[in-house]
Amino acid sequence: MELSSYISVDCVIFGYDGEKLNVLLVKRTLSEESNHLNFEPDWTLTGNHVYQDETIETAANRILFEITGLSDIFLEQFKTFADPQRLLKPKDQNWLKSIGRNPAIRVATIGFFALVATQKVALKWMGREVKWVPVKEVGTLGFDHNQILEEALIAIRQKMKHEPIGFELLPSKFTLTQLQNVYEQIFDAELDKRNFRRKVSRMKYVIPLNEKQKGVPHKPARLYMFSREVFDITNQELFDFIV
Amino acid sequence: MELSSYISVDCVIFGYDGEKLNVLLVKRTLSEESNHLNFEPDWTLTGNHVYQDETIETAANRILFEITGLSDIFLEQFKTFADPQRLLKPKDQNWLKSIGRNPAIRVATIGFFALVATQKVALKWMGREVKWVPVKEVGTLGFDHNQILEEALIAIRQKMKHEPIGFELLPSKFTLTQLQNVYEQIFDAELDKRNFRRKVSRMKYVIPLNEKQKGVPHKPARLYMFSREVFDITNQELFDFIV
DNA sequence: ATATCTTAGTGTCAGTACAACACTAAGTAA
DNA sequence: TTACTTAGTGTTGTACTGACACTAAGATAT
Repeated sequence: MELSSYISVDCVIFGYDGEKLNVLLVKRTLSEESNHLNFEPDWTLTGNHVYQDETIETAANRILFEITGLSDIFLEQFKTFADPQRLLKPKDQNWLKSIGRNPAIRVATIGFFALVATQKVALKWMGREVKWVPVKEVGTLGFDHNQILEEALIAIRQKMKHEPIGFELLPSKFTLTQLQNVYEQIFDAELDKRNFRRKVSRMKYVIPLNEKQKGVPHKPARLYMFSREVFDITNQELFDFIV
Repeated sequence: MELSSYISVDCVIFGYDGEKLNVLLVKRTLSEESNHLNFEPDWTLTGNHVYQDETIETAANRILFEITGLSDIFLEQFKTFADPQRLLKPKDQNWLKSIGRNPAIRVATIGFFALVATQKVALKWMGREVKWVPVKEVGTLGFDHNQILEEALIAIRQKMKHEPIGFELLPSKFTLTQLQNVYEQIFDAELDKRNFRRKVSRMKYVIPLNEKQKGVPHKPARLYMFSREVFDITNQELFDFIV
């Protein structure tokens, strides 16, 4: 009657390539011997089971480390997906069988989103091909991963309204145009340049450097950095609400 | 190596008694025959295991229905707690044994918060005593439930900034003073009466009725209602952010 | 060297929301 | 009739917002 099940984590890994917001996907194919099933390869988010003695955060960080080689990545749990139907589509069942899992066992997965400032990732992860895809161009994913991605986007937008996390997608020195573009991509909205800069200039933790962009074929922009210290000191919790 | 575990839900049920924000707790005692362990009774949140074929939302709603008799309660998942250590305190282990569970099995629990507009709840749930406790007066709870409660409060405050959920704690007709008090309790802040009322008056979905409070020994206040319909139509997504 | 191209960077004005603040009005109870 | 309690209201100064267009700086091409 009560539920014994597997627990997994799925990481929705976001990156920014200077132009668009991307999400990291891994290819899903059948192993050679199972391929009589005529399985059309597709893509999924990066997920894995949680080991017996590790926390879910550790499991998520493990995935991130394996793919990026980095271990201090911004990472946050956003929602858990545990519908008993979530892995029952025939294609998903076939794939689970092919990798030797019992496809009848329910799997609850905890969704995490991660923001990474690098584009450099492993070419393969667990033997599976890895690629960045612009969020707006993601097609049909395996399992319930389209739903998980949608929820991750909602969570990240929500988070972004209250926490200075846009910087997590940028190198430590960045231009205001880059920063603005990150916000535009994530909120899927155009922002006014002057108003944006005025707003940023009030936030003392975005600090101008005496340094300029190099190697651009036009007027080079000033570089800025984000100071977590200054943020922690000066930030007085934007307190507004609707009723 | 991989984790086979139980999945449970814990509901942080909030209520408002006209004065304070309360949370519903259930008493934890040992059954007669186990009581040689000298177990000091304490309190926990309302939680239960998820059945094999039900969704976690169904499991959470089941708890709410059993306790309140209501089935359309505001309910939302906020965080999952799956630390392998979370149930390993001796007291928790003893209790788990006493009710016949294998205390070595890891339990991941999905935290939900619920807002109920009634104070009327079952006196007992699953044979356990039930009571409302003001959130600020909650002592040490069983398991990791203090942590879960803390996170629930953070989540509800966050949610409240963007969604009109204060009404879920009030009867369908309410006064502005009651509404203001709900916000003050949850945000743990004092609000200016005139400024609050000006703000509410801009929100067209808080609708004044031609009806007044009855039975109060002072000037009776006008009653208002919340219209979800009007909210859905008029609400243009308060869009502000920090960088 | 000059012209062209591209992005960087800046200020004003009108409108809206905010915080801070104190008194009168309406009903009940004694 | 008086006392008590909570309801209900308006103004002013300040801060932020959205809308909006031009000059500056550097690289490249001729």
